[in-house]
Amino acid sequence: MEEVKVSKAVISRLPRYYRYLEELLNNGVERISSQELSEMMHVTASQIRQDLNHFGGFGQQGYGYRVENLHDEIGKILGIDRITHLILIGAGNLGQALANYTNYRRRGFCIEAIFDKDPAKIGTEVYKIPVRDINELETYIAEHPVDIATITIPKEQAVLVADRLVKAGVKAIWNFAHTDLAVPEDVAVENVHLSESLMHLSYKLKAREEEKKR
Amino acid sequence: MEEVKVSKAVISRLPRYYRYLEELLNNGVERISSQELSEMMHVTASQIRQDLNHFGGFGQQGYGYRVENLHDEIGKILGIDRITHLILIGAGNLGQALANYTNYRRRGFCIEAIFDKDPAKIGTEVYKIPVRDINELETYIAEHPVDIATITIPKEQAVLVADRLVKAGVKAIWNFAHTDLAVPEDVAVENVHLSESLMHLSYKLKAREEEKKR
DNA sequence: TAGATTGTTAATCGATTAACAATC
DNA sequence: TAGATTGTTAATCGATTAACAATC
Repeated sequence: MEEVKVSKAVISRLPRYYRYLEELLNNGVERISSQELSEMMHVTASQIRQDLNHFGGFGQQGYGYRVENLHDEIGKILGIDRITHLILIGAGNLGQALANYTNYRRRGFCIEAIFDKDPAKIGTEVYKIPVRDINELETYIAEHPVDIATITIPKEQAVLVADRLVKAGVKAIWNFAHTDLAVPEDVAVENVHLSESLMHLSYKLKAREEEKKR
Repeated sequence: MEEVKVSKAVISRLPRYYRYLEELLNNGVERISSQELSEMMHVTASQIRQDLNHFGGFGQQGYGYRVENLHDEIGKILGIDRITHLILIGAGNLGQALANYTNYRRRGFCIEAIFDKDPAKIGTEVYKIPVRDINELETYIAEHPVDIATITIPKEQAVLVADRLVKAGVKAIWNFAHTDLAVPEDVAVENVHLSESLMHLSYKLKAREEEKKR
């Protein structure tokens, strides 16, 4: 039972903690102190303890944290202790890249259908996942569990499909289209704006060049 | 000539401003006030003005901002007013998806080579871009301008390739591997951790479900 | 028990918002 | 000129860091 309000900044750090704990777990490390973890991750030990305590005391004074326990607890907080059903909208390069991401499954993410409007693709399979007609979207959602819909189609169509997804009752959208989606409050959207990410990198590169000149 | 220190938070918002200004430009809008933009973008007008003034006064009292001018100025700040040479490491699904991103070119990003270790891929082309042997990486970099290297290979190899890139003099890495890269201070890294993004979405979905129960 | 390290409070730092004088 | 809207300062808010008592 977590606290009422946890800040966005804290949440955004949880997946990274999870990644490092998974690594430690794979390396057979049993316990870790906030100090050790802080050195690995290049964040302050204080922040780690503060972050984790938003969700309860996972550690033990004088000992530190049990890696497996902390890993599992963060997994629970992130909701990856259960099966999450995904569908992909768009069987293009990016959609295919995501379909092939076998690691997801390990964390409970199962991609169960891909939708496209291209007749040449409909009826084929991408990494064993059937490509369906986008017209069947609503029927499919009515008949199958869908937790997350991933959008990898151009922005104009993305906006229309997002509306259809919302109407069909989907509550989470992973959006790769280069646009913001307007959805009701009870629908979660996570944007992956690759072109913005690249521009950000361009800025950093330029800033470092200018630094050097001085 | 911008100010010495601009906060990370401000920088991370610039690409989104750029996207909205591009949209306005395409729609033939000539001027915009911080108030109007704030309503479109769902941020405060105060924040917009504060953000922009880190880089100089682009507006005009009583009038607002000229869309084209502001668009171009932000483009300059982001370093997309010039040609940026990219190479891709990894010709897998994700690498191909990025290679096919024609929109980049419009913003000065040119993908000029792809590297892979798979003999079946070496010598072929992906969207007109030649796939080269990863062994030729250093030779290629010595002979061609490379501003940004994109990494879309598994993490173990990614760490090794990143070291090679740094040694070869590359100053910016767009990293899609599921790991953090250790690089010198003068090398810029932008991470796109898709699995972390998906976990974040999983959290939001779960949080909304719990909200509803109450 | 003594030592180590957490959980948590208090202090600092930074970022956002509000307000308004400057000015086009 | 009068109205509008910026640029900028001050006030608020939130997040990070430091410190240390609690406790394993």
